[in-house]
This record gives sequence, C-alpha cells and structure tokens, in this order.
Amino acid sequence: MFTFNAKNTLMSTQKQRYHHGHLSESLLQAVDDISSQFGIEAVTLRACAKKVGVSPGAAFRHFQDKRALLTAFAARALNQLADTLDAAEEDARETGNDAFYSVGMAYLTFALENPALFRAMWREETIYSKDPDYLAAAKRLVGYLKEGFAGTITDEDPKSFSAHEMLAWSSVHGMANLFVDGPIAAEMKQDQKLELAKSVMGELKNACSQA
Amino acid sequence: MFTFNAKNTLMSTQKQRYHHGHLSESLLQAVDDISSQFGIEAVTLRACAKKVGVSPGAAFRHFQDKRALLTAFAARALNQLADTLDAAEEDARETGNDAFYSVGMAYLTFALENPALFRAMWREETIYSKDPDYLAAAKRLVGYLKEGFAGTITDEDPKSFSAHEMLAWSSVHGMANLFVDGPIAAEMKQDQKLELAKSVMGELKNACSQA
DNA sequence: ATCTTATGTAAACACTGTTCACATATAAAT
DNA sequence: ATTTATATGTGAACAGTGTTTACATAAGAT
Repeated sequence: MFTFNAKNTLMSTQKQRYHHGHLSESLLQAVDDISSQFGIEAVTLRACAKKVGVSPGAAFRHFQDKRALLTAFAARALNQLADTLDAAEEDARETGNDAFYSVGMAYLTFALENPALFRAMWREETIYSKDPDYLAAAKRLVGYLKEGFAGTITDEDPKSFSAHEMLAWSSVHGMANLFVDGPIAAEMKQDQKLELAKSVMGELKNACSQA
Repeated sequence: MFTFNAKNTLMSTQKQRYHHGHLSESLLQAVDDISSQFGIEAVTLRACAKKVGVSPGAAFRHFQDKRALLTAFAARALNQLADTLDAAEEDARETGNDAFYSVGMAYLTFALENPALFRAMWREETIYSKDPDYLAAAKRLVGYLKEGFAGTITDEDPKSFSAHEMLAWSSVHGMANLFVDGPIAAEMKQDQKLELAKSVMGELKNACSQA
C-alpha cells in the first residue's frame, strides 16, 4: 500500500504533519524568499502560507496581522544588518583596517545585495513602527552606529546626535537608498556603485575626522 | 418638484455631469489627498474614484494600471520637489544667501512637510520606474542637483557623479529618509530635526567646498 | 442631423486579508 | 493511562481590491 520512494519519504517527514512546528519562522523566511525574488509587493499572506504548505488562516495564530508579519520581518532584517556591521567591525579590528570605512561599506554592500530587505526595514507605512521588537532592533542599529560606526568620530554628546554622527549615517544611508531606489540605481552597475561609494567614504572620513 | 437649496445647486453643477472633464488630474489629486491624510497604503483605486465621484472602472480610461497612476503621481511629486528647489535657489540668489545651504534645506523641508509625497517618489516597487515621464522628472531632479545644488562644488566630470556631488546629495537625501522613516523620526520633533539639519549642512559644506 | 470617438457606468471575475466554527495534535492533570 | 485543556491548523465564508467587459452617454467631426 505504501511506496517508499524518496519523494514520499520527504513528504511524510516534512509535509504530512498537521502541526508545522516552526511556522512563524518559516513564514518569515517565506517573506524573505518571495520579497527577494519578486519584490515586496508580491508578498501576500496566502502566497506565504502556500509556500510553507499551510492554510491561509494558520498565519493568524502567530501574527495578529499581515502588518505584524511585515513588522517582524523588518525587525529581523534590521538585526541581520546589525549583525553584518558587527562582523565588519570585528574583521576590521583583526585585520587592522579602518573600521569607519569597513562598516560604512558593509552597510552599503548589505543594501545592494539585499535590496528587498533594505527596503522592508524602513517602510513605516507597512509596519507597526512602535512594536517593541522592531524598536529594539532599530535601537540596536542606532546604538551601534553611534558607538561603532561613529566611534572614530569625536562625540560631544552621547545622548543626541552630533552633526558629525548624523552626517556620517545620513550619507551612507542616503547613498544606499539612492543606489537601491533612486534614479542612479538603474544607470550604474554594482561595481561602479561600490567604486563611487569608496571615494565618497574617503571624503566623508575627512569631513568627520577633523576637529 | 425641485428644491433649489445650496446643496442641490452644488450637486447639479459639479456632480451631475456624465463626463468629468479633468479626471486624470483629479485622480492624481485624490492620490495626493488620501496618501497625505491616511498614508499611501490607504490609496486604493476605488477610494480615489469615489472621492472624485466616478465609478471604479473610469480610472482605466486614463491609466493602464494602478501602478501607472502611482507612477504619474511619483513623477508629479518629483516635479513639485524640483520646483521647490528652483524657488529656493532663486530666492537665495535674490537675497544673497548661500544657495548650497538654501537648496539643501529646501529639500529637507519638503520631505518633512510632505512625507507621503517624498515616500511615493522613490518607491521603485510600486511604480513603473522606466516610464518616460517619471524618468524625465527624475532626470530633471538629478540634473538640478548636479548643476544647482552641487553647483558650488568643484565638478571634475560633468557626466558622472563626483565624490563631492554624491556626498552632498546622499547626505541630504539620507537625512530626509531618516527623518521621515527612520528610527529617529518618532523621537525628534520637527524643529529639532531642522536644527540638526542646519548643523549637518554646515559640516557638509565644509567637506564639499575644500579642494 | 448623423457618425465616430472619447469617456463614463454596472456587473462580473479572480484574488486579497481576515474571521469563525470546527478538527487535530500536544501538554498538563488526574 | 486516560482524560482534560490548550495550542495550532483547516475550510468555508465575508467584504474589499484591481481589472475586464458589454453597454451607455457625451463631445466633436462630417
């Protein structure tokens, strides 16, 4: 009665279960996959459910809303970016490279390599921007940028943003946005963008390191 | 049989017509109104049609898509921003103020005062970014920023972006984005943002004006 | 006046987010 | 172990969305 071919085995171990097990994480990964492949506008609750192999209603046991799902996804993306920056700083310290430059370029590289994630992080209108997890992730990034990225800058007031700090973050963030969504995006290739970014980072460092 | 009160008069002069007359422009204004009031996620084709007093299908005589409507709206927003920058530069020339500073602040002020428009301009995923009108509007802005905003900068190559030009635009654009959508957005008030922007513009000018 | 073309309406379609009654698995309690 | 409670998933429904289609009406040309 049973045919134990590879496909069936896979089915029985993965799809046959009534309870999924890691549905919330799987749904987040589905958002990642779909948005990375087809853009965030293609992310539909039903498409995510289908991809995970679950009925549309199941998602609501784990997320109050579609918006809540997107919020969790944005928080996840923020943390992934922060992790990347951590790694870049760590690497710079080990290799003795300039941390300011390394972190800035890591920020840009992340945006260029994961445009869908980068966009999703900042979509105020599609997420609950006061969600505690999202706020925590955002705070982590901000804190990092102040201490790590902007660590090489003379910081007058650790509470609010200094002009130097704001200039540093703004220009890197702005460049990322322009490369991803701006009119330059289509006209330049990846390596051209990175080349331009390099020289901008050079100018930026000069501007920020002087008293 | 007829009651000629004010309301009825208004109805007969404005709503009774089978043909609207300026539907495409009215629809764009509806997008403007709704997105400014409730966010761009609330912009629905049907809501726009209802606001204008027309059936849902009517929009398709003027726009191929919802996306086409949003594209036209984005182009309109880009041109409005460019107009604002034009005015700021003109004003600076007349009053003898610094054009670099004036234009930069105008860019930021526009974003802060019209967050919905500013967001709509750059939503690559919800518009046809290769639409000729949109491209023309984008080109106008880019050209302006290169010649006007970045006019005070020593421009080595007028074709591609110099590091100084890119730094200038990126930081202003990035600041605008962070103020509108970033984690700072909620924590600072309008005048605080403008205050911070001022000092950043100061630093930026130093960075860009030196050889 | 008639014919053509532009513009609007109404009803349908598939698809979306969301809810609700019900089914099933897991954990806790007896 | 058996029962009970709780967490998690299903399926059918709902209103709302973008879009198309056949038809109605207005405006312009002949």
